[in-house]
Amino acid sequence: MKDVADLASVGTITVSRVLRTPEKVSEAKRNRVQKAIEQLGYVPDNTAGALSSNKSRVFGAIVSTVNDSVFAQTLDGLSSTLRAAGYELLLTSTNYDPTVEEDALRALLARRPDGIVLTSTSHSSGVKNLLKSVNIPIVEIWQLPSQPLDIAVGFSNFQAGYDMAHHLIGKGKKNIAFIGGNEPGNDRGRRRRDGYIAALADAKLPPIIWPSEEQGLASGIELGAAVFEGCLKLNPAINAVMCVSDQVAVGVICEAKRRGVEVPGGLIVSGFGGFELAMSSGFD
Amino acid sequence: MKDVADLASVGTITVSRVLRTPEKVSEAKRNRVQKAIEQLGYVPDNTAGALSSNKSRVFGAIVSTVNDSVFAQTLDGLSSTLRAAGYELLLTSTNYDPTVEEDALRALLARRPDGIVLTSTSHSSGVKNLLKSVNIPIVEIWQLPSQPLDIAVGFSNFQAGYDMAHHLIGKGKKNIAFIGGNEPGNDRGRRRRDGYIAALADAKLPPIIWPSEEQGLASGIELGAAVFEGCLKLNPAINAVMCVSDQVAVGVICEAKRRGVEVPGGLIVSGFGGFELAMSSGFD
DNA sequence: TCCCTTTTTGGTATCGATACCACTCTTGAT
DNA sequence: ATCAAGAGTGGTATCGATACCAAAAAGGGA
Repeated sequence: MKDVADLASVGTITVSRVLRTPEKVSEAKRNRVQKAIEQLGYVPDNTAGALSSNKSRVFGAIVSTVNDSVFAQTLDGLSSTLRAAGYELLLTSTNYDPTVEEDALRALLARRPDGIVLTSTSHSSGVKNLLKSVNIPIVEIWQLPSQPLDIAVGFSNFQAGYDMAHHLIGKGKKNIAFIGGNEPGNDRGRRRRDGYIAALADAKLPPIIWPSEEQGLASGIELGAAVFEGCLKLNPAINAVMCVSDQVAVGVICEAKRRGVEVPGGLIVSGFGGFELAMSSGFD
Repeated sequence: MKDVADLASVGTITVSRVLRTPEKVSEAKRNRVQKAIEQLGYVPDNTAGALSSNKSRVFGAIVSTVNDSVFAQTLDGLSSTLRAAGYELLLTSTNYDPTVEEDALRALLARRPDGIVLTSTSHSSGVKNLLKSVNIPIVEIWQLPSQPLDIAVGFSNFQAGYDMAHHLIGKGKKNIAFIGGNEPGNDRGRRRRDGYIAALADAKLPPIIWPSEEQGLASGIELGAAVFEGCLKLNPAINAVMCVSDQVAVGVICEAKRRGVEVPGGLIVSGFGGFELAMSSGFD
């Protein structure tokens, strides 16, 4: 920065102003400085700026997984929007392991972010204390927490599950099964299932839930196929299936087709997530 | 840090050493310092550390999109591995817009990362110059570039396309179509298609490629269905389809099933990406 | 016991930017 | 012509850690 200032015959502070608040510098000096910057290939050092200004221009994000269509789309959007505003995104993935969250948060806070985005809403007390002790915006997204820490953007998974079940009941379906929602660390799926249970209770219908302890299955799709089979054992007259996610729904649809069941003629299948596959024709 | 040092009756430098190189501090002082850290809830400031040590302990990543299963898995893994080693991941998504890359890189370099991960391999000259001027590891992943900038981890997409086509030819298939690979900014798909073309040329077979200018289609799945239809017009005897991605492959399989074509009995379909859906039973 | 090597510890300068304050130079009103 | 208000500019201290060097303490052999 000193080199640039010398070359442009200005003070270092003026160079700083050209980069941060160009409108406060006279046009003549601004042009001189900008030419010097290009000529020297100067790239400012934001770590130093962060230290002196106490503003890092960095946002931290802790997500359970990047490998989930809804989160991925959110991250793509976050990254673009933040960069346009001069911010960067510091990403941490917990891989659905809640014990990692506190460590990850501590590491994140050491970077002094100007804000934090979280996708999980059940936090350990250590995490809550850390978040309370820092004085920056905390944004919880996707799952609307009952007691937001600060800012919350999202929707109620419980309500989503309730509304979907209610909708199916309104369509005259009486044997509605729910598949998934037991994944450890993923409370959003559980909430959707709770909504489903509540809606069926309100309509005085029995829920159909096969104890899905098939934790060995790698993918949601396989889980869908396996658990759907279990549900049929509980009640062969099932005519609607709500799935915790679109992946699981695909598994159910495949299994149904294999058994010669028409979808959605003989069986209505719903998923969750707006996954590309689910929105495509062929899986109505 | 000064507070911690005072409380533990040591110098600030000793506190720093407890955090970075604990083995170089006597056990007594180490314990005193650690107790003081907990008592005060001290969270170190890595931005300051980065400034003085010239090591940011941050890695930058520029990806074309997060919303792609292979990239997402890579990011999940990167994030976990880096955090375990005391590093953080600074993520930038270009959304497949190559013009964004230089700006994104400049912003990234302003954070003085200790290394950079790139998923694209065709870079503008501005990008190349920037990368050359910094003295940190550059890692190009997924697509093996012909002229690596520094470190490259991945495989040849051309070879992958070639090998897959070669494999199908060996199985006696003579009418092999290729779908996709025209997406702007995604040169990996194009390379796979080039490999396919080369393999067919070596076997003296004509390639079947429908001009896939259906850019209006939102998703790969829809593209697969639409373009597959076009390919059938070119050659109704198609008995194998190579798809640029698993998403596209799903579209083709759906369209084939709708037309009553058995998969893989009457038609072999291949995808790319190891996408969960593709690996699940039901789409062999 | 003394001297030498090795380990442990602390003081001070420094990294590169911005905050804060003080100063100069316009500009326009009186 | 004089003064006040405001824009533009620069000097210096500072942010919070680590590098570097020097000094103190701890062992180890003669």
